[in-house]
Amino acid sequence: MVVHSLFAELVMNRTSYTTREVILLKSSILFWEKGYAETSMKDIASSCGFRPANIYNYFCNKETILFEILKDEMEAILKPIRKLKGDASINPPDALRKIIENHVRLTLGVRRSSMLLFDVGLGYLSKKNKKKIIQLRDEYDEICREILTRGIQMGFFRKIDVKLVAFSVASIIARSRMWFSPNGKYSVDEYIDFIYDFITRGIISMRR
Amino acid sequence: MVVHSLFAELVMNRTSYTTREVILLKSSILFWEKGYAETSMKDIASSCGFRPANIYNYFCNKETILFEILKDEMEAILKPIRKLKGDASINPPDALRKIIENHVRLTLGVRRSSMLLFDVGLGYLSKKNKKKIIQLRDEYDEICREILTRGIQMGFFRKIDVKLVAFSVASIIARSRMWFSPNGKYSVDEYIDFIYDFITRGIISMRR
DNA sequence: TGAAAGTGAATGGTCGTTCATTCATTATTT
DNA sequence: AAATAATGAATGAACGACCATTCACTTTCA
Repeated sequence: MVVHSLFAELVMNRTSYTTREVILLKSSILFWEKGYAETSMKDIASSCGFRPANIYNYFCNKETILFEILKDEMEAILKPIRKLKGDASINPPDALRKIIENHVRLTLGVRRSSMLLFDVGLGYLSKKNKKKIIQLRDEYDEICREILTRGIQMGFFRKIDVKLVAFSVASIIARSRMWFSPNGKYSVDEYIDFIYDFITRGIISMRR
Repeated sequence: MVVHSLFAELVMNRTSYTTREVILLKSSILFWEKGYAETSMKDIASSCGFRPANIYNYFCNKETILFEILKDEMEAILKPIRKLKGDASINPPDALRKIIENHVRLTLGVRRSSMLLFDVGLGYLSKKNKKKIIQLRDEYDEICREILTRGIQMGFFRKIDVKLVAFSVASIIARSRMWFSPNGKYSVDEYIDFIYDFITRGIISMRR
């Protein structure tokens, strides 16, 4: 079962939510669909079934809601791959595949239309909050780089700039939110296969 | 000489601009730096050296400015590669490299910070204008697909979904706007080399 | 003189946020 | 058990700020 990253551990086996959780859940949907600036407190409130003023009983301002969403989402992406770092018992290619699989599943698992909240949303955060999110993103990059570097040392991967590779992979996945359709030609699993294949083998033919 | 895509043919050998052109130029910079919604008519006007009301002597509204910018930018990306389509005299790998080179140069040529105007901006356009921009984007995709398909037929590339490849390549390039620094480790030329290499050969080593 | 360029003031709207207040529920005290 | 106090949830009204846009006007300049 695939669930929206933000509340992965929360959604399971739950039938009721606190108001705070409802606000986060609804805001997350709206932010992803319409964008942060284009979502008003009125939008959030009415999608929760009450008036804007009530939101301030649970969050001190709009930015805090965005921050909580981005933080939770980033944590959800990070959590399952933290253990991969420095684990010599796992093959770098397998580890890379796990990272891709996890990221794609969380990105496309529950469909939200086309907004790049994660790229754009950082701009609306305070310096302090922005720093915290970027720290998490850096940790993600670090894990990717470690896997890639080890893969090069072990001869699985050729010598290539691991930082650029990590950026490129993340870009492909992040932006697939914009066009991927669960009813389209490919399933999420097939898309994971494509990405891993594309990244590892490239597009060139060996038959010449 | 590398110039900002939007006014590629305009900036060359010009010392004076019409007010209309100044507005487009300044707006483009602001939109890329701060985002469309976050840029006010006051911002645009004061960066042009006059008052907001005067803008309406040249453009009927804010959206039209955005539309003109996106259209010009897309045209600039498209123009140099239109001739590649259906040209049997050029090798598909060379054609692909030309597409990448052109796109990267226009994307990173004149540095604008971190906003993904092109992805996000579509949401602010009217249906009619949105359709026009998407038509241009589709033409770009079509050219990429044609090159890739021909490359497969000729045995240069292995059998792979050309649509997904085109999306992936565009994603890598578009998102490099967010992190690429002209003062950083790599020059634009080196970055073009990396992308072409990464896309064609992948990361896997042949030595195992 | 007349068109083009530019302006200040005003309009109607939306936004995030604050605040005093209501109401039902829960906890505490008598 | 009854009376009282405290609390959390929710509200309507209002605030100040900013927004895109309009319009009647002055200025500029050919």
